[in-house]
Amino acid sequence: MERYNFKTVEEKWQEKWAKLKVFQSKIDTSKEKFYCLEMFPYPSGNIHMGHVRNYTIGDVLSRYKSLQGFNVMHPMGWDAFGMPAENAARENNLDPKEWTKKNISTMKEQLKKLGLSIDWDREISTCSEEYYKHQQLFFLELYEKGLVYRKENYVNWDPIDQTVLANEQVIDGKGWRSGAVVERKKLNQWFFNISKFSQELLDGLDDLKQWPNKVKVMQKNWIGKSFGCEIAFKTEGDLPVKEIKCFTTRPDTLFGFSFLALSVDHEISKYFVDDKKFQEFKKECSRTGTTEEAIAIGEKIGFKTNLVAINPLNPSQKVPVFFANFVLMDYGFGAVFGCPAHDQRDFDFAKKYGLNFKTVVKPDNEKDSFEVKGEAYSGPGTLINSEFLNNLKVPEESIVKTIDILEERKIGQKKINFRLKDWGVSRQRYWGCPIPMAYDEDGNVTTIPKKDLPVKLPENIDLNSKGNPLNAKTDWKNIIINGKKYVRETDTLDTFVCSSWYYLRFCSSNNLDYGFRQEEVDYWMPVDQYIGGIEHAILHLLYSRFFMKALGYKNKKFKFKEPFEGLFTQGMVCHETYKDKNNNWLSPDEIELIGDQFFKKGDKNHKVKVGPSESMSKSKKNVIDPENIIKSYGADAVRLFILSDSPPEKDVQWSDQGMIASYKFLQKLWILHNKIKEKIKKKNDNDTENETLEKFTNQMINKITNNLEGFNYNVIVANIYETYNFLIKLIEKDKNIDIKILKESYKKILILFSPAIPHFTAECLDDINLLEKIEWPKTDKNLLVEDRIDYVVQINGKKRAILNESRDIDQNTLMSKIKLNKFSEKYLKDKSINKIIFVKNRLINLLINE
RNA sequence: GCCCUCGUGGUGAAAUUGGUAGACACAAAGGACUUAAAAUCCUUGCCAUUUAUGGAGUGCCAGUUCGAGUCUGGCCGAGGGCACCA
Repeated sequence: MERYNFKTVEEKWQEKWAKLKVFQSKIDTSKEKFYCLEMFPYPSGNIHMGHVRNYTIGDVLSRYKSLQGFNVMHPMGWDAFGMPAENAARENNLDPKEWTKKNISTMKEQLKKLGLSIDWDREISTCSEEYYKHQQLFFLELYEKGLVYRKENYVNWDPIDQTVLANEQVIDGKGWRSGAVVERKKLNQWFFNISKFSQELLDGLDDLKQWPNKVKVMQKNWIGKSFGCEIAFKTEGDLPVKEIKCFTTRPDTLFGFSFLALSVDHEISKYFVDDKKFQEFKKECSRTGTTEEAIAIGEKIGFKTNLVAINPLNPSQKVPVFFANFVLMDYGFGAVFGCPAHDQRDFDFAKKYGLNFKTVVKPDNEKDSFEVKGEAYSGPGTLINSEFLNNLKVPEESIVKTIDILEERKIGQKKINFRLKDWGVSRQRYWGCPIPMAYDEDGNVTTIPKKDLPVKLPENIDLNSKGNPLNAKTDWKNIIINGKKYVRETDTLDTFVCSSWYYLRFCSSNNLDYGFRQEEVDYWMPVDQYIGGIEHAILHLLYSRFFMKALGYKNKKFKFKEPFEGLFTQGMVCHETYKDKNNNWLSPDEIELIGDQFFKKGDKNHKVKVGPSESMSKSKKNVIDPENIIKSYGADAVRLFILSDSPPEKDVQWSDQGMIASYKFLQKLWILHNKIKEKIKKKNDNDTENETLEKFTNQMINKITNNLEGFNYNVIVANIYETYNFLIKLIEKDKNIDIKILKESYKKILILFSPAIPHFTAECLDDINLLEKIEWPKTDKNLLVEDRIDYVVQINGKKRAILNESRDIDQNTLMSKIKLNKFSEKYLKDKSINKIIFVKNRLINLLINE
């Protein structure tokens, strides 16, 4: 017997699968379809362990589903536009297109070596004209539907990447990619009207039964629906301002009104353009507004105007109007009414500026004379000091009743507000999808005629020009449409636009005329299982949901409402971090273990500091290169390890020992295979044992099938080990096994293993000529029934013995067996049994007096 | 501050959904084979006197139940999301 040679075996099967186009998917209406999709990678150069985990999980599922008889589509593509290409190209004086192309071909080879069951015929790349020409058409389609518009707005400006960022791309006030503190800038931008779908996007979440709750909660919070009321406050003062509108969720606290606060960008600020003090204040706000510390401390500052606002429920009360740094322009009306007693922010502000306020809500356990001190009270209770509103229950009665009164008196109006803002899609970058728009000499917008699409990205670009390189490309920029001079839009689309519809493109990837063909989408969509990282919980997953709705808007094109029926978010791959004595990061192969202490490789005096295990990242150097690992241990071993240690939704620790163990296990499994092969060759004799194997196999079918259905992939690996432990003992026993049953059972077992270790199992099946008619085995319910049961005998709830008896025996029979057993002498002698709890085929609990 | 999730051996984790806690693996210790090492195989796993046998035991405290890792309430701790959203 030869050692198991993963290299030749894996290459052989990968070639075979490719040649026979085993994973090619075609519409077949006689079969139930299954669309399995993993988030497509950005072609950065090499695959990383995160990809290995993501794509292994998807591959296990795809293979399992096709063995079950589903018509599986499992495609792969490239999220190929984006900044890294542009940066890399600038640094190395390359063409972003060539750089991207090269990376794609490297990564494709690496993915192929994992033995993934991917239909490569459907491969797409978002940077190809073939792809983005359809995207430009969709852009125009949405424009015609009124879902795309251009406006001048404050935007998040990333000073390092020199581009605008969407709200979703700003994390802790910093750019998601560059980490630079984001600045506010006023620019003309293209927007997708995602907020039009706020309610729909919120409602749709309820239908997503196979999504993790966590993601749904995150999206729900991000959409941020709140129920309240808009109130118009009459104003008096030296400005031509008659009233100011505010949005509030707490109109019931109106009698606690103490001041009115405006955003510095509120339209009233136009009267202060020449006011130096106001301009200074505004500067101060934008400075403190963005830094993390400022937000954490939350210091409130204000600028008092000469206006006063009148309480609509109590016209004799007039309060000052301020500009304040904590009021956001893009939520509600950019103006709030301040009620310090019941809102902490308002409380802080009132305290700082010494404003008077009244307590209007009393907690239920407090006296009528209750007064807010020290901090605001925002909990439930009863309204006080509020004239005709007094005694209303807060919040169940108070809010609705107050709104009714305000509506009746035409002071206010019921209103629902969303936190979700429109999606700014303009990016001042070269390497992205051109926006098919142009401007005439007066700045009027026009669309590029559809016949002139795609608007191709120009080549030979000077990437070293300042700002957007497309802006400098005058021969591309200046065009003539219908004899009239125009200038092209030089911004490109946010790359999240590309990934918002790629799942549709896969249904028709080879169709040149359409982005997707209706009947193909009708067959394949929605994606049955989408698998990817939790980091896209809001960004990509929300945008994709929006895009689907936007495309279907006003023409009931789609039979389904949501693009991703099932979502699975896998955890990250982590590794310990290492630092040398100068606090520089070290990679795992720059260190060595001597005794129980890590040292810098080749330097026994240089101790290495071991840090916590963190998600693998280049910056911390705690990465393990999948290509090397596959080379050393083979794809099946890597797959087995990456599945084994933790549930797929949790983070997993990379462990060299664990990796080696998986590799060794396959060697052992190969030895076992050869022993079984020998057995199969022999003839049957009389002394055969078959029932145990048959039953065990059947139990495993049941276990592994259930674990696959529940995404308990780590348990499947345990099941594989369990099966090995069982088989090796069985085979090494001298007893002969019925050859027919051994063959049948072993074939089933190999099929059960195959989603995880496909090359190995294909080789084994082929080796014993059982590669024909491969399908997922079914559990035989009759075989699951055991004849003998381990009955747990408890005395006063404590386990005292286990009796192995026949199944379905009744309480009395079991009791008689118990009395014969030696332990009853010890526990039951001279004791009376007060009560017996008998659970059929499981346990018996005897309650006695101690 | 608000919201969500999770606390099980030295470690990663299982547990048929209320019924034998720790499957499976990693690490460690002891042993076998070996001149030796590696590899391989076996055993152990917290406390009590050694195989046997007891006892404690799933973050802490109560509760429901014949029986709780699992259900209920409170507390403590960890991780994640949002963060002046009125």
